[in-house]
Amino acid sequence: MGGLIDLNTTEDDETPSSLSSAASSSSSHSGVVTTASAPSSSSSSNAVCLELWHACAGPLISLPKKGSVVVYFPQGHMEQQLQDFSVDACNINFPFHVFCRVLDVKLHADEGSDEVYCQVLLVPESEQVEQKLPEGELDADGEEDDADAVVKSTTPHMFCKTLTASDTSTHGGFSVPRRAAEDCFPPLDYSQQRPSQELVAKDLHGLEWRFRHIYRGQPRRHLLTTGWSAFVNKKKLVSGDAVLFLRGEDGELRLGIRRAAQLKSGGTLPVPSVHQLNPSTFMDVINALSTKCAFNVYYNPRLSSSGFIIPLHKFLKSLDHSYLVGMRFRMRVETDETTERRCTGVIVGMSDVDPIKWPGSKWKCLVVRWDDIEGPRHNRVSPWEIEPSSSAPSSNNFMAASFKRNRIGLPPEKPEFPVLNRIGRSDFGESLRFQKVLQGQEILGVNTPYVGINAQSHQLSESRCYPGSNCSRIVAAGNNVRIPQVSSDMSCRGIGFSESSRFQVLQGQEILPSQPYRTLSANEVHRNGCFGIFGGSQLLGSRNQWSTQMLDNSSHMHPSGLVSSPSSVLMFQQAANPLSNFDYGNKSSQEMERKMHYLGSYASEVEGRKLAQSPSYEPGSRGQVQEGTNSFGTSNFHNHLVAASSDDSLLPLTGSRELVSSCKSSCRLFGFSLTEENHIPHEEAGSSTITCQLNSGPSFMRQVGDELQLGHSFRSKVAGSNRTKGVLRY
Amino acid sequence: MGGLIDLNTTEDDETPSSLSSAASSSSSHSGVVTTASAPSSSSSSNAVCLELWHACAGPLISLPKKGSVVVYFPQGHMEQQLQDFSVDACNINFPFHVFCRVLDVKLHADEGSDEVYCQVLLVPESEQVEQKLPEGELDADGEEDDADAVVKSTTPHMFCKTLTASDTSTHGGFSVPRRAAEDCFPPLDYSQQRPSQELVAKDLHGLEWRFRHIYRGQPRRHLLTTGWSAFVNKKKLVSGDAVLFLRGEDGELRLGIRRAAQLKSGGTLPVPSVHQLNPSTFMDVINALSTKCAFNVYYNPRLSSSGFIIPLHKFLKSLDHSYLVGMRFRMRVETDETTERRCTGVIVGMSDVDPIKWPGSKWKCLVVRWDDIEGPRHNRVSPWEIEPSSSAPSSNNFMAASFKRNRIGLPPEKPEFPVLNRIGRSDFGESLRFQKVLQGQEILGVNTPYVGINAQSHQLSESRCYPGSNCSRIVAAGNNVRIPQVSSDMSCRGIGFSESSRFQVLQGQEILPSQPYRTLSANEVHRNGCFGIFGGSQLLGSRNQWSTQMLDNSSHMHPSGLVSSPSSVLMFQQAANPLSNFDYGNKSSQEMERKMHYLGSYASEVEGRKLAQSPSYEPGSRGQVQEGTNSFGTSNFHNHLVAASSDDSLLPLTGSRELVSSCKSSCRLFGFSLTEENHIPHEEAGSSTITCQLNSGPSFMRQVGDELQLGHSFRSKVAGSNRTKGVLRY
DNA sequence: TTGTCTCCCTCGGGGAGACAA
DNA sequence: TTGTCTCCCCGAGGGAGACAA
Repeated sequence: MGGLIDLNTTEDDETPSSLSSAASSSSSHSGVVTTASAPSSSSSSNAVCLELWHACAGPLISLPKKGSVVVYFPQGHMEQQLQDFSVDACNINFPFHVFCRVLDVKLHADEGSDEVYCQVLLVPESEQVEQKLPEGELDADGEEDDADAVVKSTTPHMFCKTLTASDTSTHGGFSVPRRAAEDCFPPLDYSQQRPSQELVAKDLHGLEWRFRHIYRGQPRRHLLTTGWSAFVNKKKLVSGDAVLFLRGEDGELRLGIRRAAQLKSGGTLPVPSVHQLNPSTFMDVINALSTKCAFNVYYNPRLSSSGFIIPLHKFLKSLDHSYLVGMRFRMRVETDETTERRCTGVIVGMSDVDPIKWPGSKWKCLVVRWDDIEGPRHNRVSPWEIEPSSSAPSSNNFMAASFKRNRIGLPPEKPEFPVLNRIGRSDFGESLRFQKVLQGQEILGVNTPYVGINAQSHQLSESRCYPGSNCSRIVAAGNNVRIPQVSSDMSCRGIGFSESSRFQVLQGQEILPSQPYRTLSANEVHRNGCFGIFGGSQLLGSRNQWSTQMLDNSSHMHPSGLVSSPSSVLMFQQAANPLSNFDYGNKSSQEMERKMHYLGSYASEVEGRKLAQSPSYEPGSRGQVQEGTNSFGTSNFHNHLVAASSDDSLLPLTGSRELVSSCKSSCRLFGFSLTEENHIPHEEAGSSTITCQLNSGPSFMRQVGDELQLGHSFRSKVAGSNRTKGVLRY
Repeated sequence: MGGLIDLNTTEDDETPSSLSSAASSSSSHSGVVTTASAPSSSSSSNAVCLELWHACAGPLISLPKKGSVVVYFPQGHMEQQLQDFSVDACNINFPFHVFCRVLDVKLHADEGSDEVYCQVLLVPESEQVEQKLPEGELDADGEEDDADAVVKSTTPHMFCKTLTASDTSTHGGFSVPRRAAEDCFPPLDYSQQRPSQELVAKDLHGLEWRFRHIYRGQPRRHLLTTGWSAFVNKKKLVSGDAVLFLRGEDGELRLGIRRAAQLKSGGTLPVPSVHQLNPSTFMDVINALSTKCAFNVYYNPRLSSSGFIIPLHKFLKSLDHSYLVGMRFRMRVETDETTERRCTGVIVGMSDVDPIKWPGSKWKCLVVRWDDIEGPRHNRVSPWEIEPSSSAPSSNNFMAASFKRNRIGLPPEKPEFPVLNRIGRSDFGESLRFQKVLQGQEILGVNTPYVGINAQSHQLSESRCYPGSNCSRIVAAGNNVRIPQVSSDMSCRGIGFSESSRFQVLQGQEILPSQPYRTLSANEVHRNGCFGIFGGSQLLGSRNQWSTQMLDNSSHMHPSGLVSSPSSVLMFQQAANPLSNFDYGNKSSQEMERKMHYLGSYASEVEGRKLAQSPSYEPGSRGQVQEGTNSFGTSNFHNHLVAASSDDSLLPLTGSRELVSSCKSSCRLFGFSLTEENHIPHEEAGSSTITCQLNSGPSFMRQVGDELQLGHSFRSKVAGSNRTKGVLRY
């Protein structure tokens, strides 16, 4: 047998014997980083080996690409890291999702647990995201991202073994699978009686661990003996956890851990406690969102089975689909063996995860039942997590329809009516690009699953949708769409549509099968309503003819007599006719009143805090708050909502209303003049920062809020697939 | 040998075997608390056994008595717990010391280290502390406080042993001193071959520890064997640490730890990190001081060799003495064996610990040299920590004089001149009580050691003291004395007085021995100036004759020609003649200007933050800040300072000055009307909440600030003496 | 091929008296 | 009286092949 190797001391209370040389960043060791795209902060001790990190993170992580646009879900963030914080306490209406640009991604590993997590520096996107994207970027986003490619291209010799009871027992060491040993470890001199060598492997933190690698036993096998139990003890490994050896191209051995999926509750934190969200930091996030400042988000891509940061394309893709009760779907899940597996299931309900705090959010709004009992533990998914099966939905009383966005279904034809278009492009040569975008808009009043869902539970007794019923949410889609949103208090009602719903039929092509029926031209909606035409005073000043056009048009477009569009257009009418009398229901108006008050509070909190520091917020002074920061558009929405209602029951808004009605000469709300014509944005639609200032009823707003920011429907590959293709698993 | 006892498991990674029954507060265990004055929050798990706590805390702790008045030193607090925080960053002038009422005292022990610490709930005293104190309270304060008495009266059988190498070795147990075992442990059946029993002792947290107590060996001795090493490991005891056994009257055994005096640097924190001061909490403290709200202070009475909370009497007593370079003193220190010892030394210098952040503070201003090489490590003490020896100071070029306050030296004679006394008492029947207080005032311009000290280094070239030289500090003595204070930038100059100093002779009776010379009648000063007569508009409106009286009087009172009083009175003159031209030195005035600006900043920060939330703070709007919160009196001081100076070089104060001079009708500064006569307090001096609004030069102010709150000179016993008298030590 | 078992051996450390300060 | 030492013994656990899945 070879010379006795210098192994770890038996004193297992010590750090690895090589601690002195390995305390800092991995990149500080020569020849360690094998990929060019190592984390940027090489000076930080938190920087970890990129490929090792990815190997530990597993195949299903969704690591946003630097520079890409993602969708950030504050609700999911809170849910994972801030369970016990009451969002109600702060009277703030959070956006459901925010489009953000990824400024930076840093990979970390928790010092204590070796759990990988990442730090994503996000900055809210202030412009219309899709239009800003260079041609093709969206498609590129759909591709495997570059980091993955790098990892894949350099995928080293690597293996991952889930620890057995013997591996973690106090007696004996770690049994190395033969192929793994041969693949990853330096070859032994098999001529010897008991060939052995010392292995040195660095963990995520760069700490070196030394093991005696011996080939012995009858039959022969590879074992790690001395040093192994120290590692197990130090890392607190138990059987079921997995270790991961990785040999870089330089021959450097690296060593990672994938802990067994600990039951989330009571388990380790998703991120180290220092980076755990707390009310204060969450307020900072909210603050950053409102001021469009960059903010850091930490999360564990492994534990976050439903990441709250998802690629834009994934989100947009989810908008392509209708998600209906009874619909079958597939979803990729990480199994215990860390191999990816496809689970299938059926949507059995749709409801708010948190009807109190986040009414109307899409976050995990789908209640699902898995086909396999071994399926994921959770029975809630977000739409973007699943892929609807092409098969017909399981038998229902009602046929669930999948209203696919149709790339070719919408010829870039001329609008059927002249559009008072002061902002939108008139260049129809750009229709192809437009169409892409408009395919999202196309859903307006038509293709929103949530409309259908909501309709199930909305207790409407007449053909009008009561706008005040639950009109409170502001949706900041890319910080650009500013709209109230229905806060649905529905719960899962199982399968079956209420007869009062007038949206159901609109939900799929199965009912209007393969008929690219002339829906409300998304182009028109887009260019007229959603990209700036209703800016500021125009809404108040000039009564444009748009609403009636919409009404007529959509009525026309739905010859089936389905009332979704009329309902939507009704809202539009309210919006465009802000001073028209609208018949508020009693209870509804009261609630609306309250919620509109919230809007004011929110605006004052966010903006006032940052800009004016004015503790007492008077409606009449709102206009003096600095311009250009109406990130969530509360101001304009507020404006219009106020303007839209002549109902005197809106007492808390009296000030605002008076403002609107009386301060005609110089009143401003959050920097937007209510009276000056020249403040109407004249930019073209694509770059307008004031978009979709429509005011309408909740149902419509719901639609707009959720669906306005639609991209074209590409079939993106799911991020992160095949990431650990080179990993042998045992 | 008796039945085998059920000892701890060998698994020393476990908590004590009785963990289940001992997780919470000690008072939740039946019959544990033996004293009536157990910590109030018995529900808190932090409540610990009072006597055990005291035993662990050692003999020299200074635990403030609930309800008593103490002096709180923010500087000391920061120094101990917030070393790395730059106080400069916040542009705040902290008070050097604040008189506070102790609302509550809670005893705690750190979960991790068992280190004792206490939580003191303080509320700044808003009134003239001494006058508020009931007759005799000060004396009572000087007595051993009640808690001590309780502990003493119930002092149980107790012993404390410093652990030897054998005690902490892995081989064998703990050798119990014979007397200790016989005194504290239940008797053994010595008829047996190897008598043994199981001992159960609760630690500070109420956790039970089980030990096998055996009497064996040749010669026989008492040993703790099984269970002992688990305890050592769990508590991370090393030889040098001490354990402490205590048998209560109910026979309950308790077990405490006194760790070896860890070198403060790099050692454990003085309090658990959760209670460690941080910039934020320190700002909370400052905030509480300014708003007179109660605030919690945590400190370790063992580690705090120089406590930043000291009893009032101790502080006042320190004012009785003059502390001069060369003076010998004694100080009680806790030796390694935790027995108290008296160290002697000599004052070798006086200088600011931190001339940048805390210029002029008394905190550890004395640089000392210890007689014994084994003396305390630190070479700085605060005046109140030491007792000047009665012996003459060691040989100097100059004789250091101790100007003892003379209880009987000041007959309560009638003032020599009619006093414009609208507030002060005219009842000279109360002179005795007055005299007590006035003995503090007596020091005005005469007996302030710091004046003498400062004078050593003040480079005065003419007989006038430049008020701008270092006039910046606000001293909040009991939150009531509002005065600037000389911030001395002197450093230790060794022994010897500058010839330019005109204070030196005033420093002691040795030079003017036993001559109760007619100093400025403190009564007069008191009743005229210091207890409210200069409130608000009076200063501005009516040019009172006080200043000249003072000048004349003090000149007259010091026939020796010593210029201290003239100097002081000079300041007075500036104050009382606010519009008179004063000859500012160039550099001095600039510095004064800057510092006065700080005063403004401070006022605006503290008050503005709390009340107005106004980010931009305009001088002209200061008056609108809410009334009644001028805790540190910055406003009035500021006022008067402004009013006192007609020098146009005070540019930053232009606004205020204009305010003062022009807004005669309704201007207020921090709630104090500058113009309305009826806002002058008419209460009698003793209860006035607005005291000493004199404006004067820095030297005088310094005196007033440091010395105004003087009580009579009693000889108080040092708190906490003999606390562990009943403890056997080995 | 590799998970588990059992055997063997080492070593740390608890417990005892010896011995000496 | 008590601190330290050495001896003894036990149990944890590392390391080996046996054996079987």
